[in-house]
Amino acid sequence: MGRSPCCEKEGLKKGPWTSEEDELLVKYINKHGHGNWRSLPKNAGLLRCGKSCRLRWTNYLRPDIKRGPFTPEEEKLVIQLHAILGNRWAAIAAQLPGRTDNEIKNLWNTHLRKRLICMGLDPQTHEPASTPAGPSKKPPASPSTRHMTQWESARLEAEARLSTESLVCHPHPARFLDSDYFLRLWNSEVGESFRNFDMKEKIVCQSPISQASTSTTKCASTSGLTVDNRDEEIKCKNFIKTEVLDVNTRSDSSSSNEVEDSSESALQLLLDFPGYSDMSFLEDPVDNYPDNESFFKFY
DNA sequence: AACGTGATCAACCGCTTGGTC
DNA sequence: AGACCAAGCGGTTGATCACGT
Repeated sequence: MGRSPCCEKEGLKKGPWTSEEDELLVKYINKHGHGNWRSLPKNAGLLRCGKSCRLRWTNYLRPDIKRGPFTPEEEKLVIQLHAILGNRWAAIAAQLPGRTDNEIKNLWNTHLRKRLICMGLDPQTHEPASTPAGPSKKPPASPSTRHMTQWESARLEAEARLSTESLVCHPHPARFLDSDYFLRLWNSEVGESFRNFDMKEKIVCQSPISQASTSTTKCASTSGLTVDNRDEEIKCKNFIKTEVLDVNTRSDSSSSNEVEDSSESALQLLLDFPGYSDMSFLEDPVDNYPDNESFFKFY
């Protein structure tokens, strides 16, 4: 039995909102809060379904919404976060105050995705698009892939370190549960694969962009991130994506403030990762990209 | 000026998730 | 345990605008 549509009631209005409707909604929410969205339209005197009201409020009318074009810094952040989080627009929006998931999704689909495609990159994986050579031929680990692995490794390490620190400093039960999660992760098969990479060597790899072309080769050979290890790398990557990055959303809001801080610290650590700081290509129009060189420079 | 085309973005649709009973 | 419901989320659509011919 399928779910009945939320707007099945006849007589409910659809389509663009009028300024009068906006005013009614804002007035009502300012006075009473949104409460139950389903009952809101009736109480506010609107001929809309609750879902439509919620969307209008969260995407447009909310007072903390930042309107206007995205700055290059915001675009840079969106690209960085997309490389880590994929199409999780709400999670990305959470890192950009005043921006909505819808807005970010639109930015991605209309601008950033095309920009990556123009540069010969797969907008989903942020790796060079596959060549006509065929799927059987395993492409060499790209600088971007290697960089992704480094980030994620760094994140995993940071999470593990922060959780250990938090255990020592704040051993109360609610915190222990979340911290324990990372410790278990650290002690798991994935943590083992991660530890097999020589972190000291990895740090050597975190060299400035200008060295990218030479250091990545060194990275691949010294850190264990060779093509042969790509399965491990992918396993690790997927696990982190599905398990580690989901912890924020799983944590309940009442006990997760400090954990959230830790995750934010780890995220910041990733965003500060050398090699992902030069996003100057964002300021150039697409037509100015003669080849992939400028892009790889930034990776 | 009229038309066609592509870009943009607000809004919708339907699936998923999480809470409650 | 599972049914039900509200809310959240991501994909998609379609109206509108901008620009080129």
